[in-house]
Amino acid sequence: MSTKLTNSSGGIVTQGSLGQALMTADQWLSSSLLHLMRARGHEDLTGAHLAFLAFLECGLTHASDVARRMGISRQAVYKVTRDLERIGVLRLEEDPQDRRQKVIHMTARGDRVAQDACDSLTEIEARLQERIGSKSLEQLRSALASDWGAVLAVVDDNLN
Amino acid sequence: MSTKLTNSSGGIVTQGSLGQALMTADQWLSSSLLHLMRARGHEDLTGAHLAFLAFLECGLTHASDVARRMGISRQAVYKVTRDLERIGVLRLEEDPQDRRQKVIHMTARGDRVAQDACDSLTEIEARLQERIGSKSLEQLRSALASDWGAVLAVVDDNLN
DNA sequence: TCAAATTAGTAAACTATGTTTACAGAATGC
DNA sequence: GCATTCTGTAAACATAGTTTACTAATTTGA
Repeated sequence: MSTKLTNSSGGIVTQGSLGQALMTADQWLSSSLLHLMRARGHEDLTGAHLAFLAFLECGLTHASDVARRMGISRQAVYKVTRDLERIGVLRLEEDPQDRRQKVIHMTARGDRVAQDACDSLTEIEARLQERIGSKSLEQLRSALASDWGAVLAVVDDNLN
Repeated sequence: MSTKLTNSSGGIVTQGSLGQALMTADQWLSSSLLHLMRARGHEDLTGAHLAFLAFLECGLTHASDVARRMGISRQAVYKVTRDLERIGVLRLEEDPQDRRQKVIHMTARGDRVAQDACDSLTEIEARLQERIGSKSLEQLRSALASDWGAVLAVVDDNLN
């Protein structure tokens, strides 16, 4: 594999390694989480399931809220919701406050999934720290603590 | 939309906002780039095309190298390569050194695409800096400068 | 040196994950 | 009250990737 980094035509990476690195980092974290969850017996969970659950654990209880936070359609979120209901991770109940909506509740298995995901992420971050160092990890964490929701909203307004 | 962040069952986000934030940041950057490129007239380019081109601009000239760097199958990369050849962004030539391989060359349009992508990323990073501040942007850049390729390799060895 | 193993490209079937379009019922804003 | 906007739902479609399978070229090693 070539490791040459110079570039004859002044290309994307010259200033763009940010996007490339974000993509690689995201992919690394997602696939590591999936592998560790499968090793813990959750072989029926997919990447989309885990991404959804991460946003659920923000305290969101309605599918449409999750969809907005994730920046994808509520139809896509609802496919995942139905999946997770079918394999017994969550349960949908009528919302007495708003009869259009359904409230998402975790089942007993759902709580185990959340705990295992939490443990897996701890393991992943430890491994990441070994590789990139605690300083880089802390910088990454603090830089990413920004309000990306607001950034996304601006994109939607100005670029779409 | 709820903004509650506490979590009754000690869920994923407690330590896991890293993954969630990485996902959101990556998504934000990718979709912004796609929108800006389309605004510049490249309406036939997809997200997969741009991701591929970003890795190409590292100096890689062979599809299989790109596949390894991206962490996806060479079949997936080859679909993108054929696409980009068809719409006149690049050109494949026989490699005299190794007759199994083909060397990827940029066309005139390919060079324009690379330049427009470069300009778009400059614009995106400026907008990002307005939102998260120059300090966070620099932290992000330096933390992500780590050797993710090596991190990925470790994952493949230990988790697969 | 020559057979075995590996690697590049190719192709097709399949899978995962999302969008778009469309609709009905419930809630909201004048 | 009535138009608008939201909810969930469903189906058709798009996109991006994997898996399996094959041929040809190169590399490895006994």
